[in-house]
Amino acid sequence: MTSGNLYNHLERLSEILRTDLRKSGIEHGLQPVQLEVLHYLSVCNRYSDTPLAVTEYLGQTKGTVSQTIKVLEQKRLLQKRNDTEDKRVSHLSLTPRGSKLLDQLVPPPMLTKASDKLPERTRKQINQALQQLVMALLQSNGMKSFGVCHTCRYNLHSKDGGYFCNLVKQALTEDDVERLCREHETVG
Amino acid sequence: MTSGNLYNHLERLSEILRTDLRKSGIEHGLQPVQLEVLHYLSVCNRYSDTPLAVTEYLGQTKGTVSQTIKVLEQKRLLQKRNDTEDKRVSHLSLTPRGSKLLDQLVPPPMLTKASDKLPERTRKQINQALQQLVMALLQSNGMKSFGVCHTCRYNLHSKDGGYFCNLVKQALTEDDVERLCREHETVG
DNA sequence: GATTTTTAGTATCGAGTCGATACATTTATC
DNA sequence: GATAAATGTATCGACTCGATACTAAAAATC
Repeated sequence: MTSGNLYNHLERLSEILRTDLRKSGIEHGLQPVQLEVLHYLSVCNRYSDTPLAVTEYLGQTKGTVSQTIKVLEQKRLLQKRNDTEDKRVSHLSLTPRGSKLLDQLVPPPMLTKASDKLPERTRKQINQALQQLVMALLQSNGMKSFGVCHTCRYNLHSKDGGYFCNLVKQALTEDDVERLCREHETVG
Repeated sequence: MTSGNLYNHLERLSEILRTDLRKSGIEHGLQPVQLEVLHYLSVCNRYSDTPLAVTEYLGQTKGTVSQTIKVLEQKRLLQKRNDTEDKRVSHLSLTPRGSKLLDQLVPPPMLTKASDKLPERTRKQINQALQQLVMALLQSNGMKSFGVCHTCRYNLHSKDGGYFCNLVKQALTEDDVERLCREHETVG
């Protein structure tokens, strides 16, 4: 019953946002999925900007994602570069054009408009509730959490205030630790 | 910034659920959108079970919805009946087959599983937060609220404890007032 | 009461999504 | 060195979805 109610709200939210995204995206020749890929690339870190990471994030097959990326590359919205160490993997990044376009469409004006009308306190509550729900969903289904370093068990604070990832064994910048990582594992 | 964060969570939630719905639906030959239509029909009232209402609910075009409905009818998951008064409109209802299938897939087991692991209090908070967000989204964008009679300004309580809709000028049953209505207008 | 407009819904088309399958190449394992 | 696993691409077919054009019934206008 409770999860049924939850689902009612979620489905409705989902559909409203997706429809809106489609409408605004279509004016620029972009599909919802393509915007999601661009958006992900704008918030992930340098270890998580590969086609495989996108695949895991979106939960689609690698073939499907490969196509999407190909289209976005042809549109000059993202660019692909080969990894210097592993010749199988490639890294994706937004072009200035892609970045600019994304800024116009995401977050959807519709959502911003609604969010702005809510009291600050309510907004925080909603935000927190959503975060909890995402975490619960990912955890109880054994999916990757794609969190930021702050909440990751691999993250070590060094004495000088810097950050160090104990998985990739490399120092991280202030910018790094605020981005989503495909290797993220919740502490505890 | 806040609405950006909000969007991050929502998009992730959306994509996870949609992918899951696709995966489980595909085993029964159903697309996400088709499940959404079936689900809507299971929660709407008798004034809101028309193709047009579905169109408004999903935010798609009537042509698109018409196709979806046609497929579902061919699969014997829903049935169409003509309105007795207005020959243009038709009413949709789930067949036993459709009802049974829907029960298996919605709400998604994935969500139920996650929801079950949360404390009751948290669950209620999340549920409430989502509801607020949906309302805010619909209100600030002038969309139909699709709420239940309890929160509708057309709903009148009669002295004997029954319900009466002042828009369609008809008495409503206990079952009626718990279903979504396309004519719903928030009180106040 | 006849004409026009609006409303509910259908038919068809083309661009695009997405999973499935098959494949190529590089790296890891034994 | 042979085999297995990992990363990514190519191609196919079923399906989505908006756009456009259409039918028929109801409502509005005159």
